[in-house]
This record gives sequence, structure tokens and C-alpha cells, in this order.
Amino acid sequence: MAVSVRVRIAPSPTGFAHLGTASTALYNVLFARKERGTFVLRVDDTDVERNRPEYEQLIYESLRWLGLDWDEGPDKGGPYQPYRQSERVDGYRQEAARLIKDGKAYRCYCTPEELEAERNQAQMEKRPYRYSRRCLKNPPEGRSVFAVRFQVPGGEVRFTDMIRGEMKFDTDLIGDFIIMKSDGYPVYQFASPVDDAVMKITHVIRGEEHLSNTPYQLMLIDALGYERPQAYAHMPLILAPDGTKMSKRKHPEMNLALYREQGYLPDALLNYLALLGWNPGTEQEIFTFDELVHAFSFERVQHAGARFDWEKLNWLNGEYIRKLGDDELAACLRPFLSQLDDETIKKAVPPLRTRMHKLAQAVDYLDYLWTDPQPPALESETMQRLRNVIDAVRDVPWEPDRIEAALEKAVVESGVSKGKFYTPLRDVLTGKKVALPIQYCFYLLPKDVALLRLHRAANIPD
RNA sequence: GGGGCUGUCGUCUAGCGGCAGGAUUCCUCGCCUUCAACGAGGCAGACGCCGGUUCGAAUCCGGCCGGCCCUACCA
Repeated sequence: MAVSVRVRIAPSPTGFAHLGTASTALYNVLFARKERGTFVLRVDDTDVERNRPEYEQLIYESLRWLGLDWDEGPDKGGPYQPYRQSERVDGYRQEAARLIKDGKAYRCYCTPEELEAERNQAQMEKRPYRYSRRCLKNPPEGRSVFAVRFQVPGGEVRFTDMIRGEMKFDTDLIGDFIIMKSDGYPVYQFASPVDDAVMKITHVIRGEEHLSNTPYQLMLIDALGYERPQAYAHMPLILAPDGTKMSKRKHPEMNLALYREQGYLPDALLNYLALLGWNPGTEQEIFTFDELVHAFSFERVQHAGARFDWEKLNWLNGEYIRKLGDDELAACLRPFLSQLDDETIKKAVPPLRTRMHKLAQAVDYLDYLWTDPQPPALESETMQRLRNVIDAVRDVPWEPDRIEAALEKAVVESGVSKGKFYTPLRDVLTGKKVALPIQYCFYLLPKDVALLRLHRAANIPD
């Protein structure tokens, strides 16, 4: 019987949860679900300087919001707990000690300044830099602070990438690298493969930035006598819209919290992310999550990085919004419209639905309901029409159809076009040039408020 | 500097030896009270560049150029 699939993501809580994490999480979950495997969340918090517990919470919240739930993790435990690397340091230390004992790693007493100097020297001589192995051959005396360095064996590392095929790296080009920092914490290159082995991870699915890291980790796995993961998959990177690498400072789209705040639906975002770097080979673009699970395969994953594109996401999100039922959409809108009661939101849903590509836009359409628009200056002819509207609408039942019928009648009587008739009306009611259909501009407002705004604009005392 | 990955409309992509197709954006028209949605149509690519193989190259080969990643006591 085949060993059941185990995959993981290992985000680092050093800032807000970001898009790349969602993307790799998605691919991991897709694969895990397809293979009926297990999805593990492991928190990579070995950078003591930059870690913050609140960032860990943000990762949980964002992934849960997206519906990318994990089977094992720091918050839920599991057979290989703990799942926070900061709580696993004893294990790394033991493994590092074992490597030293076996002559596969050694203590390095070099100071950062000395290493910097070595690097600069190599740079000046236009020579590829590798650590000099000073501490292996001739360690300085009388120093107590040390890091642990892996002694890179010569030769070649080969592995199979599910996306890119056979990979080959020459280890002679890799210098001895540090696996344990002098603060006693492991470096990513060390902690990650150790945990993957200990946690029996079968498939490592991660961003392309780790492709060149793989030989480092494979050498460690071999040196420690672990079994290698069955396969790796290095997903293409998501680039910023300007084609550069995503940066936290310059690119807001990196921050996952933004999507929730702006009113993107989790399924729409997931659908978009799936399409960024992968395609089904058919013309289908809209997928339920289950359809994605079935359709997804690594063979059809793109090899090059893909730019993030708001326009396509907006379109997709609009498609998802339009598919929602009235009650569903009303519920989704609720958090964006705290000024309105449920009944008003429900009334606003039908005309709103086709007009949004993200939920936050509802505010742009509806804020006239809780803020008083500036009364426009009108010509006397227009004011007369306003008075006619007041008369036409005053005794009408407050329903969109009835309001519309009354208005249509007033338009005919006025002899001007609907456009000419409705434009100032819309302005008076909402203060906007773009708004919901005119009957809804009325209907959503309490009747007395609507009439008040008309009176005021027409210069009629209340 | 060294190693790795990569390059098809603005963007996401299909095609992998035989007319470069779809989606999105944009534009036009229709519907129409604005804006959307919806329907119809359109613009947009010297397939990164140069050379080779071939009757024929986006596709195969070679060189070059560009982007990204790794080359950290970051992950």
C-alpha cells in the first residue's frame, strides 16, 4: 500500500499574511485533497528578531477566510507536534550535533565581519564566493561563540521536480553553509528538511524561489540518513503588476487582508490564484473548489512567473458576486454596510448585484442613505419638474415598480427626455452622477427623507 | 561574478513541425434614466533577438539579450 500523501506549508510570521502564502497553500490543499492526503501547517519562526505572534494569528485568519484549512498545525496539534519550529529547537540541535560527531558539520567561529571581508575579497577578485573553510582547517583559538556549518560534499545533486522535470546541481559550486546560528536557532535550510523528514512529508510544494535551495536541503537529508521526499514541485512566482518582484512596501496586493477588506470573495480569489500559473487545458475559467481539485495537475503548471492583474480578478469576482443568491449576497454585504439595517441591505441587493466587482463598492452606491448630499443649484425649469415629481410620488406606495411607473408618467407629462428628467433628480437624491436606477434611489431612502431632499432642492418649505 | 529557472496580444494563457486561438482590459454598436449586467462586433502579437535545420519553425538546434531566484548567522 502506498504511503498516504502528506504536504505542508511553512510560512514565516514576520509580517502580514501574503498572497504567495495563499497561493502555495492553495496548491498544497488542491494536491492533498486530490490524493486524499494530509495538509500540515508548520510555522517557521526561527528568525527570533523578526517573528511576532500577532503575525502568526494573521496567517491563521487569512487562510481560514480562504477556506484553506489544515489538518495538523500549531493550533490544532497532530501526531508530529509541536508544529512551531521555535518549539523544536532541541531536535535541530541534536541533529546538528550528530552531523558534527559524524564529521559532516563543524563549528564555525568566524565573525560576521570576517565573513563579510571574505566575500568582499572574492568579489574584488571576480571569483565566485564560497566559504574558505578556515574553521574546518584551522579554527581560531579562544573564541566561544560559534555557528554550525555543514561541510558540503562534492559531487552532484539530482532530483525530480513535478513541474520542471529532472534537475541537476553541481555541489562544488556551493560553499559550506551555516545550519545553526550562533543564537542556537537553526537556519531555514536546516530546519525545513529536518522537519519535512520527521513529519513524513511526501511532497514538497512551494514557490520557485526555493528551487535553488533544494540541493542544500537534499544534501542535508542525505547526510542525516533520512529518506528524501517523493517529489518536489516548484510553483511559478506571482509577480507584481509592474512585472517586478512583489514587495511589501510597494505592492498592496501582497497583503491578504486587503482582499477581505475590499470585498473579494474567497472562492473568487482562489479561482484567480489557481489560474495564475496554471490552466486546465480547456477553456473553462470558472471553477468551484471541487472542480479545481479534480482538474488540477502539476503537468499543466506554467514555468514562468505570472503578473498579478487586478482587472482579471475584478472580472472574476464580479462573476462570483452575480452568482450569489439574494440572501447570500446580503449576508456578504453586511460587514461593509454597518450604517444600514438588514432590511435595507436586502432591498438594495437586486440592483446592486450587477454593479459591483467587489463588495466594498456597495458603499459608493449607498452612502447617500446615511450622508446628506449637497443640494445642487438648479434652474427654475428644473425646480418646477421637481415639484411635479413630488406630486407624482407623494401618494405612491413605496415600491420600486410603483415609483418607476409614477416617474415615467411624470416624464411623459414633462415633454423632456428621461435622461434630462432623471439626471437632476438623481443628483438631488444621491449627490451622485452614477447611482442605482432612479426608482431604487427613491425606494431605498425612507419616503419622508426622499421628499425632504426634493423639497429642499425645489426651494419649497417643508 | 557563479549556478538555476524563464521569455506567445497591455495582462493571464492555448498551441510544442503545417493559417497563432481563448480570457481579460480597451474601443464601437445594441438594450437603456446614469452606471453596470447582457447581446453583437472590433483594436491589439514582427511568438525576446540573431543564425541554423527543414518544402515549411512560436514549436527542433546553436548563440545572444532580458526578467526572476539562489549564491545570508533572512525565509
